[in-house]
Amino acid sequence: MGRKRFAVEADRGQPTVRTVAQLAGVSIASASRVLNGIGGSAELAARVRAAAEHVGYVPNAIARSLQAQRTGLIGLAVVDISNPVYVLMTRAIEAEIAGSGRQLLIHATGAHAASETALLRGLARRYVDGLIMSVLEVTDSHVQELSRAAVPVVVVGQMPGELPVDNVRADSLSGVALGVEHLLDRGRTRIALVNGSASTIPGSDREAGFHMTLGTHGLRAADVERGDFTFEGGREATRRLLERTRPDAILAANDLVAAGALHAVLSAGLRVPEDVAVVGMDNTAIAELTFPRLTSVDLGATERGRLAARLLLSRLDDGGLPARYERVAPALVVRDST
Amino acid sequence: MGRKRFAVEADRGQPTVRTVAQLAGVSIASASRVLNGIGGSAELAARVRAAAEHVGYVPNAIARSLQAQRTGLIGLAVVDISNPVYVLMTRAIEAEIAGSGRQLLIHATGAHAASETALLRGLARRYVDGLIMSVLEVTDSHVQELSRAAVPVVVVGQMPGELPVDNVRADSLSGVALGVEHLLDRGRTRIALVNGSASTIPGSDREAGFHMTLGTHGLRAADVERGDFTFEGGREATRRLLERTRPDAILAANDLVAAGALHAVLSAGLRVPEDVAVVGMDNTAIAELTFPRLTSVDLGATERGRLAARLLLSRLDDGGLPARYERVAPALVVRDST
DNA sequence: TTGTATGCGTTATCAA
DNA sequence: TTGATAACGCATACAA
Repeated sequence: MGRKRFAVEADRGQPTVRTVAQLAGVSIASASRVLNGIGGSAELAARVRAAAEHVGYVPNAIARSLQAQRTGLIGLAVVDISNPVYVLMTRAIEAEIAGSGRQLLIHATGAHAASETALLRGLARRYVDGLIMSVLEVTDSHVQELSRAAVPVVVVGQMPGELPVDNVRADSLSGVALGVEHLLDRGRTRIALVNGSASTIPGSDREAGFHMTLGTHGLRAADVERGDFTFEGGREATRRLLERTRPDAILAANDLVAAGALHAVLSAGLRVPEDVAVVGMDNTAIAELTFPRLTSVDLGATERGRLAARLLLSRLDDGGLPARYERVAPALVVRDST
Repeated sequence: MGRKRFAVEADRGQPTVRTVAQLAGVSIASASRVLNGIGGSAELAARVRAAAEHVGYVPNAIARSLQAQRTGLIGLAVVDISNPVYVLMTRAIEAEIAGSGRQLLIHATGAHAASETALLRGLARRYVDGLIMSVLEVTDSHVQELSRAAVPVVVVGQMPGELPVDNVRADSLSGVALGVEHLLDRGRTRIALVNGSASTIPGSDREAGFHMTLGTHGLRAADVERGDFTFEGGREATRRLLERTRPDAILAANDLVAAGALHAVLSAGLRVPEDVAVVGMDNTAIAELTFPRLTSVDLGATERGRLAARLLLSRLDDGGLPARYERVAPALVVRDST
């Protein structure tokens, strides 16, 4: 390759401690010390600082990280960047991380397991000191990569089995129960579920919780329709559902789906909440934004983010901790759609 | 053989190429070559691979980056993670970046100039090969940091003066004109502007374009109210506006603000679009999500993202390129709110 | 093909 | 206090 070319371009290249040291007429050790604010006589320090300023010295973080064996960076791998629930989680994580003097980097994986495992293999090769992964479903390849990850990982979401990995999860079942019981309180009896994909863990949990809660009250589901966890998915699923059923309430898998359901219901000329009540989940900004505003089950995204960050930070301090599992309780936020 | 010896050496810290080489009984150079898929006899390669597998070798990306003088990472600094317009931009950038075999890392700066310059000083110290910055307003400290950034930076958004930095910007003035003229076509004459902060460049541009376009058609603004660029800001600003004016159309600074305006208008018992037409800007997912759906001026967020990524990638190939300035044309997307 | 030795930029460890 | 030198883990000219 071009070592020679490198030398030629050296003028253009970024200045290093070596550059600064030579200009100041001191050793690189002294230059480094001054630049890090430790030691150095006043006169020498002044010379070094002047030299650094003169050449526009900027420390090379990569080299520093190699030496320090840490980067001061925390990674956050998030599935669906378009779902506002991750905004809540990110804000909470960011706040917690910032307090530790580290920086947060977000990586959108795009819901493909391949992309996520690639991230685990790639990013977690010590570019970051730790990783928070928010996943839809943990696959075998996830597990395999997690077990050999070079840095601590905290998983936000359900995991299969008892992996020795810090984990924070929502309580979908209780959340769904909260939503259903609120609708029952409002006198609704023909309650339908508009779910996301039932093949995901959140999806199957919601569906199980839905049937379970209704069963507890001696009722049956008015209907169930599935799409994905997006606005369009919710709207189309609700359209299909309305073609065959006329429920008096709809529980949606999340706020995006609920917004889609709302759209379909209103487009069908029905009134919300008079004809059909709608309940969302996640209590995101979307819930405030629709008209009428959405009653939504808060699954604790903010709290999950805060906990995940704390788990990671504590593990960075002490890698010998046992794996911890946290479950966050849901809460109902009543607005205008019920 | 000497397995015990190697096992003893292996169990302290993560395995390195040295660990693998010793276990395979080859030089670290040979191990490195095999691990990178270049050269090596079949027999030697097999031994190295087996050793790597056995110790669970994971290459240290930091060390590799230091040697290679590149990380393969592109940074994206985004102001407001809760504004869906950045989802559009991020997706476009991500797609373009992925094609170059690099990874995209997002950093939320939180609209504070201090945080952004800290990012420039910190992150751009070579943790990333290049940086795309989407800013609300470029300050002097931005300029200063930009000029000494260690890696190429592309700025998305308006910049003061003619900095030697690649830049992609929207055409707010034309965009506002598009929106206003659409409302005029719909027969509206009492048009109000619900703006974000007028002290930001996008804000002042929108306001200037608004008055200019109306003036061109011999009209005057029905009213102007300002908040910030959020949903709540839009809703509250519109409430204040409706207390003193009764416009027949509202142009909002972006889709979030438009959703807020929609909320305020509907809450006041007015019909949209019959009584008041509403136009948003950015053409984000929000525009599909409200009821009625929002007519919105597409300021080309996707195209801006794509262009920004291309500018950056081309500069990574050839750092000697002159600074380029791109301006993306707006387009109107008509939906149900007009 | 394989091994040796060097450098990437930094900080830490020693002597002086 | 200061300076020479050794790592950190990797990749690669160069020699064998």
